[in-house]
Amino acid sequence: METRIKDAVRNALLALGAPELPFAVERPGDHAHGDYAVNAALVAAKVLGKNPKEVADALATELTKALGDSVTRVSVAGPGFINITLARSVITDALEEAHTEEWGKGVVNAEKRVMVEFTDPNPFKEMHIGHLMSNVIGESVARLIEYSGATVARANYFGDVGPHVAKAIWGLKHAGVTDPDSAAEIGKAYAHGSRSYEESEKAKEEIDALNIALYKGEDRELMEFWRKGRAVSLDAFEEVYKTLGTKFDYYFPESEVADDGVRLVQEGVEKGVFEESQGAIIFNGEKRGLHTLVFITSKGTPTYEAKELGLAFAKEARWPSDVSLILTAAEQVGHFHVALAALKEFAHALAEKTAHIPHGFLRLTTGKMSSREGTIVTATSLINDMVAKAQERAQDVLVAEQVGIAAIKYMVLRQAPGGDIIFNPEQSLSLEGDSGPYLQYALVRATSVLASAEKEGSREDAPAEPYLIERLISRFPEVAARAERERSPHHVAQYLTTLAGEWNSFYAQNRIIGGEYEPYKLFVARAFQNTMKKGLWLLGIPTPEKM
RNA sequence: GCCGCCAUAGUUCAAUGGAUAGAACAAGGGACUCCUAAGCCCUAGAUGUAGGUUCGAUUCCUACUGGUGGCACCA
Repeated sequence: METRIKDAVRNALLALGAPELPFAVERPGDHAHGDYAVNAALVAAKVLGKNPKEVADALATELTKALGDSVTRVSVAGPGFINITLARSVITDALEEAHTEEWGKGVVNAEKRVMVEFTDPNPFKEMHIGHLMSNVIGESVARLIEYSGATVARANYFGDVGPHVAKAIWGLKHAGVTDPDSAAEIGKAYAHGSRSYEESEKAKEEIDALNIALYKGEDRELMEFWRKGRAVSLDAFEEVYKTLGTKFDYYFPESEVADDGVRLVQEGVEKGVFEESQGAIIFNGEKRGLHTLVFITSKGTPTYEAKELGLAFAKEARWPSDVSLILTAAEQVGHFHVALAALKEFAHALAEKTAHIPHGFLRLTTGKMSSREGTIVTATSLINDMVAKAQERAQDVLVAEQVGIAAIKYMVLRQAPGGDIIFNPEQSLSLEGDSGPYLQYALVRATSVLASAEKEGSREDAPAEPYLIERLISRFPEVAARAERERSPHHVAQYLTTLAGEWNSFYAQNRIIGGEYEPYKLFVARAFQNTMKKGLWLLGIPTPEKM
């Protein structure tokens, strides 16, 4: 419909002698303004040297002719907006579509293969709420892209080598652990090792030596210990993914891309991309207005940046893609600029299709989180707390888990992904108002009504004036498309909250079963139910049957 | 010091350069003998400061103030 209106406006402008103008067809915030608003008259007025109102009147006449039966009203309002109200039948048609499995699905990316990397927790450290945030946003972005028709692969990159591992292993050995069997124990050992690294010269030397030994991989006993610890951490991560509803297609351990990273950097030195400085190999970013960063340390170990290069190639080898997205916290923005600039020097196409999507931090009102100081909030503890809170009102454990997860995910997805979330455990994880459970509750009510109805829904015998909820439902495909385009799930979250609010109003003001227009209201309820289900799926929020 | 991001109601967040700046929480008030009250209805309350561009600026530009992140061997 939007396309039809755009075409009609374009033709009308042509008729008025003002072609090729950048106008907008938008959804007005106020429903009194109709279903669509066009600002073309305001834009064209200047070019034509006429009063915007006159231009609007002329355009409105043209549009009325062009759109015919599909609109009931085309009017001029305000400074020269043209408001368009759709015909009853067009709205009903949209609702019928809203009953289908394909509702809201797009085709814009039908031929594309997109890899999305997210979560990225490091074994030997605990998964904290920062990783949780990455997972929640990443999963939703992946689903949005899938919904736009693309084939998506979810990737998880994790640091199973590097100084933090040496610190954790050193800590475990110092605590006399021979057989690590809990992620929490390893996390504590990491905190101890990390503190010692800064406080004790001796510990620092031992940890550095361990780090190099781990890269070499020649000490069999050490490697066996490393493998055990790694497995314990990774198993714990899988538990969390399962709870959250993410299934990764590909895993990229740093240990498997590190060697390639080193090789690539060494080749790059010959090509003049990298240079030696103070025993290390660096990328001189200053020439390009970026930072200069170390890619290979003076001890010969690759840094994060070098591994990033190896990773890019590894991904391409495992699953060739058209677009490769990487979600991480915003603190890494500078590093990605440098890493991608370096990659561009010798793998132009690969660098071009790779994009870094930064997200903000979960910021505690109680002070900064530090794994070194043991003040981190783990993903597991947050989930457990929230589920326990939901349990107070829930009918069973399964529902409590679904509600708890919804509360957490919604808290993350309700706002634009780039910004920090000010996390106050008391207030942020609300079960009421602007919250995940609010959406679930609206859905459950619709499900409940549909289950207890004895009649079938029908599109026949509709009231002449569509209910507000109908107009909202019809917008869903546009919302999903915009959220995908901007890679911002919050558009879906905002929309669903408005939709749920309108449904709740409708529910409070109308008797559905046994009321006037019962079959049509059931038809509306079914469309709402399906839209809410699809929308919640896009956010990765579970859909309970009852609450 | 240099570079980036941010600043909207008491609080936490929205608003492709457009119409009366939307929600939620907190505050105050209300309805309900009816399909789930994690709900509904009503009231009050906001664009950091100073300029600029524009028919029109929360949105774009400049400066300032405040916050936050990054800046060579962590990831």
